[in-house]
Amino acid sequence: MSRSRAKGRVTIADVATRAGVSRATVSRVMNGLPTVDREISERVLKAAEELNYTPSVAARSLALGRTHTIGYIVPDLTNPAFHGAMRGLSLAAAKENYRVLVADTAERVEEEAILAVESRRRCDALVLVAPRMPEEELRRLLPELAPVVLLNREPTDESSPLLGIDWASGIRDLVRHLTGLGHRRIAYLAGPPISASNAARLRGFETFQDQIELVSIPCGAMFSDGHAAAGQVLDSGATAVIAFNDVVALGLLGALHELGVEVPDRLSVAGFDDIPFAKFTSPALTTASVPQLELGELAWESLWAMLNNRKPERSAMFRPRLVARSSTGRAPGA
Amino acid sequence: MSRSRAKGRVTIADVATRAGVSRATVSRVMNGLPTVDREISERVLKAAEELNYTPSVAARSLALGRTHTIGYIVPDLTNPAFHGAMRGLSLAAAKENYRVLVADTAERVEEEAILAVESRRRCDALVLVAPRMPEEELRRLLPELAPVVLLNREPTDESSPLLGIDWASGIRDLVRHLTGLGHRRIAYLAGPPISASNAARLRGFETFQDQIELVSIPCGAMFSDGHAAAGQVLDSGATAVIAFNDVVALGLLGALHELGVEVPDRLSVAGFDDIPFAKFTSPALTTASVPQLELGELAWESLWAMLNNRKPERSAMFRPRLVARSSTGRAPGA
DNA sequence: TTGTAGGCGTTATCAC
DNA sequence: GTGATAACGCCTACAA
Repeated sequence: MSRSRAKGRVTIADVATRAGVSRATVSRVMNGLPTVDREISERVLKAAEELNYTPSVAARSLALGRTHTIGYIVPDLTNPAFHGAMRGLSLAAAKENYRVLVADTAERVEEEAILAVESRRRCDALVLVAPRMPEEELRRLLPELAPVVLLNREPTDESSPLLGIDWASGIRDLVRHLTGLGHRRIAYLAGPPISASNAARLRGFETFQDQIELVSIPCGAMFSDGHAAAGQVLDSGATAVIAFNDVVALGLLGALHELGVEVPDRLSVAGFDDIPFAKFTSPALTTASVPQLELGELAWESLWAMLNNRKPERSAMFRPRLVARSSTGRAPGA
Repeated sequence: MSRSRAKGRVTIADVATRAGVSRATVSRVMNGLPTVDREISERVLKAAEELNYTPSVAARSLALGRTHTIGYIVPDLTNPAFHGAMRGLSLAAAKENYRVLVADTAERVEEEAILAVESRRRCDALVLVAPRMPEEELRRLLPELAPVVLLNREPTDESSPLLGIDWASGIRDLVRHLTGLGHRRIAYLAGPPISASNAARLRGFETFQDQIELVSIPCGAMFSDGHAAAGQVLDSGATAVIAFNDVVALGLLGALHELGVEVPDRLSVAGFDDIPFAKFTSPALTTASVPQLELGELAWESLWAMLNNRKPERSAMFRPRLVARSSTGRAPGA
């Protein structure tokens, strides 16, 4: 005991000595291998207990070649849209005794690749959330990162499963909802130009080319962007707005409130994502709901399959669910 | 080359062979030790580059006894109040090449200890965010987890630094703000009874025993709690409400809006935390701002000090900053 | 300045 | 069933 204390760490050897067996046997017991004599097994367990032994994770990782860790790479840890998936992943992985290592790229596109590669070294697999890097770079990178699953990103090739959102479908639902309310002239608060999901959203509008007048306003992905865009929205003559995401929509909502513009009486506003806050704003935000938590859980299932050399489920595109709340209403005069 | 491929991994030995030096030398070069001949150093670097060598994190961890990982244990990963600190920690730690491992206890108090201990095995240090476990248990646990810093929790002993919020002070600022506006009867939407920070908030009210009538309403920490409490708030006869946190306040705001209660004209509402959304609600939420990002950065600094055997800065209590927005106004008839 | 060799703590492959 | 013993890949005295 004094020796193990002196060494600063109780190792499998200490347990072996105390139980009067070999390290190999201790290892077998600790891993629950059934080929160990019951009496010996108990002795080992007792010794481990008494010494307060806990296996070294680093040593196991080295011997097994597995870290039991999943990397979660995200452009901005404070973006609420990414929390659901993170929790879904974390909770699902925990059941299999896997942990999640987070990395925040702070929206610096040029560091994404570096961070991903570096993270991959410490982890058995990766979840790439809405990577901002260009298509070709991503395509080059994926094989090196595998196993990896892509979240919220446009399809690339078939090499890595992609759990995505069918943005276009969500937009179509929103537009249909609005046209149903009599809106004809609709503004779109566009996200970052480089954003693939922004392009996908725009595609959703195309279906309605002949039925609506679309006014696309360059905006962004943050509160402040939506807030700043209020003037342009009002000038556009649109009776309804679809924002790039809920956060932008809330920014807009705030600005409209300050300007005394009544929502939805004078202007209907819709977002995208259904972040937790959306239902609590006033007026409550109409939006296209994205099942983030589920996305995280599915990401885990894909990874788990790949980690066990099974084929992961094919990529899946989730269709957002329209959630009509009170921020949208009949078009004025309609 | 074919051999390293066959082995499935390029190791330091492969680089050594190719550069015609010993593994020790490669190790020295990779770690930037200055005692290496320039010419040899370049040869090694070239070989590493050509072989696309990356050191094994597991092996380093084992040899060095360091994982370069910090564990971040949090009751609920989707709670926006915890994101700021997580990002602050993650970004600050990244500068020193440390990563953050997250663990979500899903508000299960009984699993907190287990999860913390298990996490600590994989990490060099821990950040415990608002642990829900009782005082004695925490006190027993801390030595085993060290180095560790506590975030958002009542002080325990001096064994581990605690970065906390002076909740009472924040409450006092809010109350002063409200009394300044003529409010005399103030409702408090209380947080979870076991929450230490709830007790601290209550202490803040004591200062004003003689000046205000306090109506404490059992509530909770979530949207739905605030939403459900609207009736009781109205029945209480209070002209102003302070909610346990912003999330609760927003829930209340939503309900009030549905009920057609004008804020702040008929009722003033204040929150606590200053989550990013607070400034974008309508009316914008008056609150006590908690510098979460800073808290995360400071947590890192403390840990970094401890990891280098320096004394961490003493525990610090952050005083929230009153942010008066438009959800609070003069008391009706005052 | 560079190489040799032993250790970090486990697991896995053999014999016994 | 159990015990040696060699990996796993890196670091670091110590020696040269």
